Amino acid sequence: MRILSAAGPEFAEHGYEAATVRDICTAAGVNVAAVNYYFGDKKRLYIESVKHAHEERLRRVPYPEWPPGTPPSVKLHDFVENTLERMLGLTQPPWQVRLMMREVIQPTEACRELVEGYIRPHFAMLVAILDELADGTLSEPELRRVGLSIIGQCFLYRAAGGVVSMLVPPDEIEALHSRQPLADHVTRYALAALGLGPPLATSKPVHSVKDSL
Amino acid sequence: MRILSAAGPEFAEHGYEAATVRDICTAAGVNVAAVNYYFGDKKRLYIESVKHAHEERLRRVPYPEWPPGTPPSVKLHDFVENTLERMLGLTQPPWQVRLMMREVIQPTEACRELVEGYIRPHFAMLVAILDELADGTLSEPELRRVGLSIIGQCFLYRAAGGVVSMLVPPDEIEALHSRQPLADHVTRYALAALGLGPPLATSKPVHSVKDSL
DNA sequence: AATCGATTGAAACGCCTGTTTGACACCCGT
DNA sequence: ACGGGTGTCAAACAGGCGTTTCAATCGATT
Repeated sequence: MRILSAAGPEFAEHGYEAATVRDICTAAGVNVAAVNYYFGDKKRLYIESVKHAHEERLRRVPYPEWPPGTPPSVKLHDFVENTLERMLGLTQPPWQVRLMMREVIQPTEACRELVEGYIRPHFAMLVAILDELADGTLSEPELRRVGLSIIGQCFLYRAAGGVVSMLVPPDEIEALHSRQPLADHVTRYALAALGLGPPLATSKPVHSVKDSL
Repeated sequence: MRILSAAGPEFAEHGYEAATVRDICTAAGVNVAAVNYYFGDKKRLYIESVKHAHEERLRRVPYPEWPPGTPPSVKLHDFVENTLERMLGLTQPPWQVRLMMREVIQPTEACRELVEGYIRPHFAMLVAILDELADGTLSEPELRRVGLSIIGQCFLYRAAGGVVSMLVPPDEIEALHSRQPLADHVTRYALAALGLGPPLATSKPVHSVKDSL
């Protein structure tokens, strides 16, 4: 369906309310009546666009798979790299991610389906890796908190990449927008926090902060 | 100016393009012509609204201050708590933050002023605390990366709070949306990663991940 | 070849948008 | 007392919006 392919980028760029069906139809090379003929109204077209984007994104960047026996630390690094790949986009910031980001930041009706079909499995995979890493020493809520900490770091660069670029010196920008260095940092940070890697700083430890938090 | 107070929430809720000057003027109890009389056009009103929001937010939640000699780990915890307070809003999710979030996620002309006047000083404070914590053992780029990791975690809960709520069991939601437990977790995570606090997991360490990253 | 449902097309429908207009009330200094 | 800014107002402007209409066109089936 040509309309869906044209609607995605348009909604991603301008948002639901500001995107116009006329622009979408012009981009798709069809008449304005087509969207109402095939989708009923604009809202239904939008929901289908979100689903379409998420399906296409999943097809394009599949989840990583590992042979049995792969160390969980390697899995974590691969997972983070895969997540950043999916979010940052190896080549260009793809409109599918932009569209889904809009849903995440300002949830609409399409959001629940997005969470269940796309985000929850992704997050479950991360929690499983962390559980393997911690070797059962962390509770489920703790695993989730650590998982959210990792996702949050990936999320920042995707959602607020423009501001990040303004905050750091120009020669650092590229490293903060490329997959590899970011994945290295996030993984190293997580492993160090879990006590499974060398700490980032090598000062003398202060093992009590505000009555041990 | 009553128009500015009414324009803020309206822009925050619907975004620049979807917010209407008629709704703003109705909310402000003034005539539609007032906006053009005082601000020229809609775009100028928007820019002034963003500046107004940022100024008011800074006045409402000032930066934390510490007496000399305060341990940097305490400073970090206070800073994170202050940031979450400012982002999550102690009472209600304030429209000022929503408006600024929109700017961060989809930068417009108002964004640069926002970064220089509001975000950069905030971030510089964090980097200073981290430098004190690491006792000079981390380079500037490393400090910035760690700082962004911390901000990213706070950012996730503010920008994607709705999705987070869908991801975790209902009885965990409250803890992930309240200032204290979040600040505790983010601080503990950071201190552990820096080697300045107890690691979150207590498994045997694996001090090499993919040729030491 | 004729027929009929599916699809497309240009035009029009109200409605809403940002902006402008011109008349009306107000207050204040000479 | 009285012009002259100053602020407010309803009304109207042209243009864009989502949606509808209905005739024209296509393509497969009989």
